[in-house]
Amino acid sequence: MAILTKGPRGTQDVLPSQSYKWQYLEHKVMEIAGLYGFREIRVPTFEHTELFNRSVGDTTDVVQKEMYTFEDKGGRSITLRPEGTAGTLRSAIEHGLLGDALPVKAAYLLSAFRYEKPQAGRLREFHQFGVEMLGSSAAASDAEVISMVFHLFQALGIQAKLELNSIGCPTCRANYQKALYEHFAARREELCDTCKDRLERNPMRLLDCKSPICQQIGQGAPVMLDFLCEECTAHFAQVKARLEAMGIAYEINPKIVRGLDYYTKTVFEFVSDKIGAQSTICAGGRYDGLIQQLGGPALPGVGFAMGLERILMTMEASGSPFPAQPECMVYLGSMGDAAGAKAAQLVEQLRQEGFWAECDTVGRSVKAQMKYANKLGARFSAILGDSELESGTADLKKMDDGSVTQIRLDAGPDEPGSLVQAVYASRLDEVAGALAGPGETADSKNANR
RNA sequence: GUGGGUAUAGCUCAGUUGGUUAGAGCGCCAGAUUGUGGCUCUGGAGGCCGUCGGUUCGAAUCCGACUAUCCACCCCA
Repeated sequence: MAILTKGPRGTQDVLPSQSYKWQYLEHKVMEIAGLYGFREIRVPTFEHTELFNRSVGDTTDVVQKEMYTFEDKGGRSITLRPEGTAGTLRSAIEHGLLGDALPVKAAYLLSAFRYEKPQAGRLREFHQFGVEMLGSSAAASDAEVISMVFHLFQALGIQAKLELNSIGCPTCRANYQKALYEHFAARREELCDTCKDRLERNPMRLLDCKSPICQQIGQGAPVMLDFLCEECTAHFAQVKARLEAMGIAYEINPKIVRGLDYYTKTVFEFVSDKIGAQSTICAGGRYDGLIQQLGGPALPGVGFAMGLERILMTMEASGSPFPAQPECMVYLGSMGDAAGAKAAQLVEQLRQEGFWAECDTVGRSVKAQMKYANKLGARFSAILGDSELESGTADLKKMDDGSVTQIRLDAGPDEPGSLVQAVYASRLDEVAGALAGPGETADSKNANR
């Protein structure tokens, strides 16, 4: 029984009272992406498992233990996407987008799936907004992508620290890993158990270990930035110079080692201090070998993804402004069948004009209907009954001050005295009032929440 | 996968050292002039006290296991 009335572990419902926040966020990120020339791409929820093995990387935790993989009825191995880059690149290659003018810029909003143990800011189904810029190796592209995140966060009222690093190209990284290996191997026996394993598989992860011994051993460890080849050094310097020119503050964090294998050169994270341990709200970087690795042309790329749940958590913790929730304009109550039909007809006229309007559909008492109107936050209400039908008029009550305007029930929407015209007239008054006085606007009210 | 906390009404939570019919606030429904909301008052619905087992004359309360959830590690967005 309980299994029917409880969502699976690590999933989250967005309830009607909260969904406006998601709508706002989703709209905002795509709008700003558009200003930077990123156009939306929509890719499937599942892909061939092999795509993720090849791109995300066989040795990563994501591939090794977190993927939702299953065999479909045709015997294919299918995986629910654990991230958005792989599918986006696959799609770009498959449809020949990379034969067009470069760079190709694509943005996505999607759900992703990882079998992890849920905690604050970590879900099994989560949502990402991300961007990929394909076909440019220039540092200016890295900087542009980062600056987009920067400006997006400004627009959302989010404060986050930008941390930057370069993990080099495969050549310089190999040299670095060798040096790192030698450094740690000298004191191999003192390392914690997981790090003994890491030493063989991916020495760079050792730098991240929280164990005091490993941290201590890591003190004098070689730093990636010292091992960058000439080209990678120059590239990184250009990225930094561009960011400085754009007035974007950053901090070099040599410990940023992205968990997905495809990254090269620039890697970055935006970190929030407001949402607990899972504090990375946006992460990305360059992946110059990936497109070719997936069977596409030898083109570089750079991009990022942000976790929308974490973004929303940060916004709420920061008191970021959200737009006002939509309000019901008119509640039109009724008594009796004939009046109910008339109310439904008038309410429909308002909806045709783009207003949220409601009428009674459950046959409640007038009192209950008024309570419901109040609950909805309706700006106006009226009750239609026999006497209104007889006189052809009704009182339209403004809920916040109780003032009343008479409307004509038989007037067409365009005719004076009709319900639609009365609502429009009140709208005009509001606009005039807002222009005239320095009174509180909807925006300034929300800024304080 | 590893650790720690928690589990009582739709929500937030009380529930004395184990004691018989399980509580509050909010929310919901209905009344308080036979057709008018907000404030107030009255009444009502709604709980297998997470599940299973144990201790006991007696368990929401003590013990164990399981499950869920939260937080942290790990990992990552």
